[in-house]
Amino acid sequence: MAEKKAIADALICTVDVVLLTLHEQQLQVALIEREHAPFEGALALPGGYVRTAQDRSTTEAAVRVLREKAALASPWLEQLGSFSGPERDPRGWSLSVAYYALVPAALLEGQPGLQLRPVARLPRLPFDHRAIIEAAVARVRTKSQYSSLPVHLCGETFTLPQLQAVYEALLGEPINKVSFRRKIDQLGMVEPVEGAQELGRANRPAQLYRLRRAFRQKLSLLERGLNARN
Amino acid sequence: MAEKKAIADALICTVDVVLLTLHEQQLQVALIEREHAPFEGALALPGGYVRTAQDRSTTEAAVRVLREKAALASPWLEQLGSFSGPERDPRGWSLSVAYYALVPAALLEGQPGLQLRPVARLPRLPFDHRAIIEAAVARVRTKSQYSSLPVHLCGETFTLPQLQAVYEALLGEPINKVSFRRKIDQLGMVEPVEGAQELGRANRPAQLYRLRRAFRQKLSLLERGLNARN
DNA sequence: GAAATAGTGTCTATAAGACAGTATTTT
DNA sequence: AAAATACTGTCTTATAGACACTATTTC
Repeated sequence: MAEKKAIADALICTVDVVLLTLHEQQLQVALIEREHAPFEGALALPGGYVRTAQDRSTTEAAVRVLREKAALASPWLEQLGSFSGPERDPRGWSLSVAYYALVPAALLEGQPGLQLRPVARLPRLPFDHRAIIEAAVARVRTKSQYSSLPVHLCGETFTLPQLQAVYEALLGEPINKVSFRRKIDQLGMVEPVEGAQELGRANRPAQLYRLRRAFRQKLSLLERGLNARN
Repeated sequence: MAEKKAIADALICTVDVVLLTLHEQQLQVALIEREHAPFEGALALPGGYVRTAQDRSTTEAAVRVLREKAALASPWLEQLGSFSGPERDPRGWSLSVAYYALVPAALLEGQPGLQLRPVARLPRLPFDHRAIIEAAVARVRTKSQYSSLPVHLCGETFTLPQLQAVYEALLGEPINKVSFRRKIDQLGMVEPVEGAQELGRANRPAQLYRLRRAFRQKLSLLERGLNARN
């Protein structure tokens, strides 16, 4: 017993990253033109082979992909799940571990290789990239209902009205202002930047906030969720 | 450009299933003795190689593992995530796609190969199986707060007091009976079995319920969660 | 000071939880 | 009829949402 049979079937193993941002009040996904076959030249998710000599996990492979293809250092990054099968890649039976990343739109500007597309109107995509993006969007929307996840779409500092607009764009419906502020307060994820306000507009300036250190790497969760509606 | 380099690094690709059930009011995981090296004879999660000739996805591989190793046909099964790295398996860089399954305890009885262990007191386990189980348990507990997931730990029919006890065992705290029934009503996942009651005990018999057809394959979700406490 | 939006106080509506009552079985 | 637990009605408390008022800026 325990003979050494064929140790494992050959199988293509990749990572793909659904890089999401908020641009023009819409959730958008960053796509790049593929440099190699198959589907050379087509718009697709940034991705690549897992390199066992280099990557100490698929998460590290995803971090590497983001660094190499989108020049991003440490955005919010979480595993979404695996997508596998004999048909999804013309090269053969393949498995892709998909991740999603959230970044402020400003970090993607001036990167000619990256093309933003609204997730509500996706172009034709190779492999099962459409299904992967849709799964990522569903995950992000669900998590936005009861967590601090959306702050990772904001920049270093932001106002509460801006943060509320981000939540509203993700949830697709208006949120009651008073309730929203009570929830943000409960989440305890942000702190005011003392003396910093967003000036320059013809109205009362808004207080600037930033994400607390403790929430850079982890999420804050609500027991009851943000019950949208106004 | 697009030269055919080494198409992909060799890499061990497996699936592991965290098979959970409720036994003696405790969440327990089913482990089996490994038949082959490495860790031959040790208790571990049921798992196996992804067989590209046979399995049309990693989900199908997990279904096959459950059938072959636990004689289970179609329990609740969901992907948990992937676990990967050079160190987790002594054979080399490996990736395991982990799944979790929920079954009524009755389906596991009389299977000498399966050993139940409370997730609160796990034995020493090979690979990163402890971390995988802990991730599965965390996922199941979180989902139990706002979904119909726990019904899959009940048998074909069950009473509301039984279902409440399942939720309480998972959440680890008592739930208000009136609120619980209101929530179950909102979820709309169960229907009474006409004329069927659980008799035989020295008290008023409880109405038997069953999961509605529409919820066999999908979950019902609450907007506000089951806010435990009594 | 008019316009515009930020931020807050407070009332109302809805949902959760406590409690106690009635219901129905076995012994 | 006593014991036990199922089920339900209803009051109380907590949370969410509506609304309006004050605050602070630019023009």
